[in-house]
Amino acid sequence: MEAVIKRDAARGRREQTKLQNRETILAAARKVFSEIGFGAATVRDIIRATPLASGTFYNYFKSKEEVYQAIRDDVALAIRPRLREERTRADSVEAFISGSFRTFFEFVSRNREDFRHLRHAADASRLRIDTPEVIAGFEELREDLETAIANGLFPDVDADFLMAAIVGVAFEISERMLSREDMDPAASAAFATALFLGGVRALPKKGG
Amino acid sequence: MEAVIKRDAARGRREQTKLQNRETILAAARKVFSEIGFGAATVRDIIRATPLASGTFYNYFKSKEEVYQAIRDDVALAIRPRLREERTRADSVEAFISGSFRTFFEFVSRNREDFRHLRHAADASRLRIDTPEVIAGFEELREDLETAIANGLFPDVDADFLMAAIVGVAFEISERMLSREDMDPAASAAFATALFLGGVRALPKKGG
DNA sequence: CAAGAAATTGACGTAGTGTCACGGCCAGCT
DNA sequence: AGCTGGCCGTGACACTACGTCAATTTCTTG
Repeated sequence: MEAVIKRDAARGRREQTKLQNRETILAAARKVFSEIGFGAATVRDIIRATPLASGTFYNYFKSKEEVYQAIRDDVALAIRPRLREERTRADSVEAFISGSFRTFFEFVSRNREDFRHLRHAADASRLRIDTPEVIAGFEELREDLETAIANGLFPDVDADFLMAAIVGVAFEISERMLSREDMDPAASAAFATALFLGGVRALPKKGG
Repeated sequence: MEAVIKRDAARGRREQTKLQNRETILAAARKVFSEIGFGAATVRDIIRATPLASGTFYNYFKSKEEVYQAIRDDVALAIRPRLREERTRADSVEAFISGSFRTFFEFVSRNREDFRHLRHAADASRLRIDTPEVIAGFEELREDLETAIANGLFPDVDADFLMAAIVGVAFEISERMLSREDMDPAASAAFATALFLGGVRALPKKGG
């Protein structure tokens, strides 16, 4: 009994430390990125914001890019299932579009820190990095659009372009929303939804 | 006479070299960025692709970011006047939207190398950097939209959001267009135009 | 042509990178 | 509990990039 418990607890010890180290590094990286920007940050900056040694960092990540990717991917993996469910449940274009935008903009406004675009150190450039999991989310949207088209929910338009348009509007309007004092996800979603509901009808059909 | 010519030619010598060095650096940077990616590139890589010394680089640019910005800004400054003219000439929503997208997508397809998104060295992330001149182009579009609204050309919608939506669709569809074998700027423009022509009518009015 | 101005050069001090031999600590067995 | 093998954290190390600056070359001007 006690032996078993002990063994489990003991086995857990190593794993636990590993998880904790990973989280420590990620937390430090978030802090450093938000304080001095992704471009200016170095692996050493991240380590220094941590009680760990430099070598330890490389047991977990290959570079600061990989750390960033882990953070961004976590965010993507958190929202993708919700978006997917919203789209799967949709029984009309209106539900599909409106549900997607509402879910997305609400998520963005609740996680504004993670979506604030990283800036380079000195200049005024805007930086956007789409990690593989984010891109996979785009592909998921395209698949769902193709399914919706096959089911006759959507007219037979170019699913790839439509996906791109939705993604572009979602990200770019998020940016503007976040820069406003009175962030209003509902109004943002209403805008984007109206645009697409009106627009989809007018889109060129592939068949014709 | 000859003195004057000599003087002019001589005075020109410095300026000429300066311009040429700048171009040499920019050309080397384009090459390096496209070969190993912006993220992996170092200032030294750029210098090595050049007959110049490392110190010379810093007479022209502060960092690789600044080089990138110069390249990107050149592109932005090349297309902005064309877009602005297209919008100023427009006497209908249709002309405004359609002219903008056609001009943009044609420009993109003629300059595909400059628009191909830079990738980080190893991972599959997509990177987009909007430099100040690019952002200024966004603001220009917003101003033109506001003017068009004031003139009754457009309905009284949120110009900031509409600008964001147009920008998002333009960039994201460009990306898809460039990834297709049979790049078709006209079809891309037709898609985006239809979306907005249909959508703008449905957009929520600010007054109401 | 002389002398000053301007720009180039590359070595230098500083700092970040990724690696690896070492050693401590946990897991599993007796 | 005690022993032992191996996992993993550690930080010094060799290497490379950074940005600067005194020396030097090249252009300009009177």
